[in-house]
Amino acid sequence: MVNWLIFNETNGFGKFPYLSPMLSKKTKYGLKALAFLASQPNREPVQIAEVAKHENISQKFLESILLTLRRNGFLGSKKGKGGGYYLIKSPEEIQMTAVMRVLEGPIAMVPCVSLNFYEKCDDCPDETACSVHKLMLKVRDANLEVYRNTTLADVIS
Amino acid sequence: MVNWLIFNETNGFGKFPYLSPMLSKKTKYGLKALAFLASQPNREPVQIAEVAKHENISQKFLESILLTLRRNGFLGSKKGKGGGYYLIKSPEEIQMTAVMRVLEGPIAMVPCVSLNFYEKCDDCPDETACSVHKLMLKVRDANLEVYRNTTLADVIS
DNA sequence: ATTTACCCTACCAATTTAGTAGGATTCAAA
DNA sequence: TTTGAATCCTACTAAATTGGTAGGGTAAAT
Repeated sequence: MVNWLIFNETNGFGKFPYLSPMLSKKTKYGLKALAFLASQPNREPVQIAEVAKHENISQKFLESILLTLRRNGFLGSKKGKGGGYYLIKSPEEIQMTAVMRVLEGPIAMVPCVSLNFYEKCDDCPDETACSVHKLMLKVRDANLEVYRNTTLADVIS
Repeated sequence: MVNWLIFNETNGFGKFPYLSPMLSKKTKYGLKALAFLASQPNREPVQIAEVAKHENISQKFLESILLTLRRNGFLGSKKGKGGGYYLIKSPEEIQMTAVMRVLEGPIAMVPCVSLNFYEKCDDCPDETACSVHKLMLKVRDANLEVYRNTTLADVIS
């Protein structure tokens, strides 16, 4: 009942569900690709096309994602026939913090609680008195806890 | 050094920081407004203009946010001279889960782990084997834990 | 030399965000 | 009962982001 009300309310912002803090497809696909490469029996190069097909991802889009992952030290690549992408590190060594930061951006939901990309809010005179700051600090810590204690090895089946 | 690399990489998606999971201004402002109203000595109506000025928020934008909060049972309002908005419940009774769901949307970052707005991913044949699902389930639980155990009273100074 | 497959840039449609504009409605006080 | 104060409500919009696509260039294996 309450859900119905929330779902159907007209609030001047359009229909409700799934506004802001959604995981991007980029991150989703990137993580799936990493998991797929990690679950390969050997570390032979796997072609983009194969990953794309197996995970139902647009090949061209995946291409740019894998490129990002290679540039950031997660993957190696080999060109030409028999080429493809392969994991550089072992899945146990790949923390979700690193994956999320590279694909999705900072863990924090507001810059004023970001560890690596701190920025002061220009509208907020006193951070220590800010309710948003207080709440988002807790959220950041909770998320960091999860991402730090989860490796690629933990999310493959 | 690593940050510099991440920050300045050109990855086909533009400059890096602050992509997706940012808190919207809507939620930020809404929470600040709630906190301001909660910190009033009495429960007399406070005008939009006063809230907007005190919290450095565009008045017109705040107007639509307060309207949403009223429609969802957080605030009462009074029209005409001496009118304004006021908290309906005590700050201790207002859970952050409720605030976030109304202002920001579902807590979960993907529909397939959402409690109230579950949806199956069309690209994912088996949820239990999905790495994204596994990770996002943990994240959802961690966030829920924070939001459930934090009330409006906890975030006012 | 040719085929394979990654590398790289540029472009684009749809959606969302963070508002603004302008008035309608309601209420209290003069 | 008029006037002004304040919320209520609809519609519009510029800028940014997302999730791609198009079209080649480059390196490596056969």
